[in-house]
Amino acid sequence: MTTRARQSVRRRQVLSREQIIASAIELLDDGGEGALTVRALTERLATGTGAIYYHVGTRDELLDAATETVIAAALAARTDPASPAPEDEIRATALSLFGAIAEHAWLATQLTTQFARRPSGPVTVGIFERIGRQVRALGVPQAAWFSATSTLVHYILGAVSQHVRFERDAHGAPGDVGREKFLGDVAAAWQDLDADAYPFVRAIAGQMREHDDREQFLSGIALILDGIARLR
Amino acid sequence: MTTRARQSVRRRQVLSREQIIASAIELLDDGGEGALTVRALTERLATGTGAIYYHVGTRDELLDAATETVIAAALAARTDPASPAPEDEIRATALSLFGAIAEHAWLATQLTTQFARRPSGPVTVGIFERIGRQVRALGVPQAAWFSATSTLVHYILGAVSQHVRFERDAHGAPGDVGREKFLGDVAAAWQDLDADAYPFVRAIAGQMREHDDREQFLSGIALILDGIARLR
DNA sequence: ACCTGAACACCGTTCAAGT
DNA sequence: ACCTGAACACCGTTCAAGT
Repeated sequence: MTTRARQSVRRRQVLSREQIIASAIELLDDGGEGALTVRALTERLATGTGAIYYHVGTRDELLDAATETVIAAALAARTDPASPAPEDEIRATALSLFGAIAEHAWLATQLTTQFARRPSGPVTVGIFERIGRQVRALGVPQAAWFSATSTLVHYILGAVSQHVRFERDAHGAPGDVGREKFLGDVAAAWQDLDADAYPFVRAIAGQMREHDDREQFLSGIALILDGIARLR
Repeated sequence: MTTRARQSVRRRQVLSREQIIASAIELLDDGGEGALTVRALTERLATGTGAIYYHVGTRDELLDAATETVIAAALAARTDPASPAPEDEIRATALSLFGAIAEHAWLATQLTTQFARRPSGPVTVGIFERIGRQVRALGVPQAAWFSATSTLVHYILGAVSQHVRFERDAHGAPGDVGREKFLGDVAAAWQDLDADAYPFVRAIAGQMREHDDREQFLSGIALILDGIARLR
């Protein structure tokens, strides 16, 4: 009887923090940051606005929680049992983050915000820890740990954010036509720039159209790893 | 008489696009992106909401225009008559952008957005052109122009964005006390992390507290330039 | 403890109307 | 051409009230 009473009390809680965050991520994925409104969320969850504030707090806190959830999942996916070379581990972590931002375009802006606003939060600290351990494993002298790790992390976040747009346009279009069209349009716009003012951008318009996102991302990482190797 | 008539007609235009953008930048500097509301702007300019839309368009377009104005000024400041070494020019451009984001913290998020949303806009193209010319001058083979330039640009934007928070806290506090306190708080939080889960972050907490933003920013650039030098 | 939903103080944007 | 400002359709957040 006590059990029954407890159950009926428990059954009243139909919402959980996790459920709310999951629905928020769906809204963000579908329509970007603007699509996450408290009202859209309550409608999807068939509840009232107060329930959101009871379980997670303000909209900003919900945005933080969504970011933490997605990044934690992306980092957790990289727990290789065999211990690979540090360079491979860095590349793999970078590609995990690359993939996460490609799937969740809203992360690009949100990560910038989190790094600035919450430097001791789980997102900032989680990414630093993962990359930093590999920097240490590379044999970088301790005095350069912070600097070398920061450089890698900054590059990864910056690079990955710009590639989002390309990835986004690739989605929803059959056979990558959307992506090709988008890159073609950008390349054409670059080609049409004033020849005196923008000779360099005009010169690389072709490379920009033909480039492979992941390949170029990895070549940037390779370049930085080369620089780090010289610190040893 | 015709002059007088013309003058009276002209005098009716009391607002200009430039004026609106300048006021918008002031609001953004004072209170961040949230402080730029159409109503706050019309109040400061003693006008109606319609006037904003007549001269510049929507709030998003105003945000774009503000970003373009600040970045154009930052890039224009770097027109050295003597032609310095490419490495120096890259460092100088990077520091110009560093300074611009330090003064206008809202740029951090806004630049990410612009690069993704308007890859052929003046901001994206202007930064690429400035950095790219120096990459070319470094003797990098043409096949690597786009890749090397992208790596530098991504690092600069990523790194500069994270340092904003530190710079911001330095402002308004006498004798840099705010910045030191902020860094001390972050370092303390890093130090308090779980020893098993975050050994690396705990190990670099001290370096993080002592680090000099500009120095570290430049050492990241030096690291990438080292990597680029090996492409030659 | 958990949730509802009306109410409040804001938003961005439009557009008929004025000069 | 340039500008006004009421009106509209939204926001995020709070909080008394319910169970």
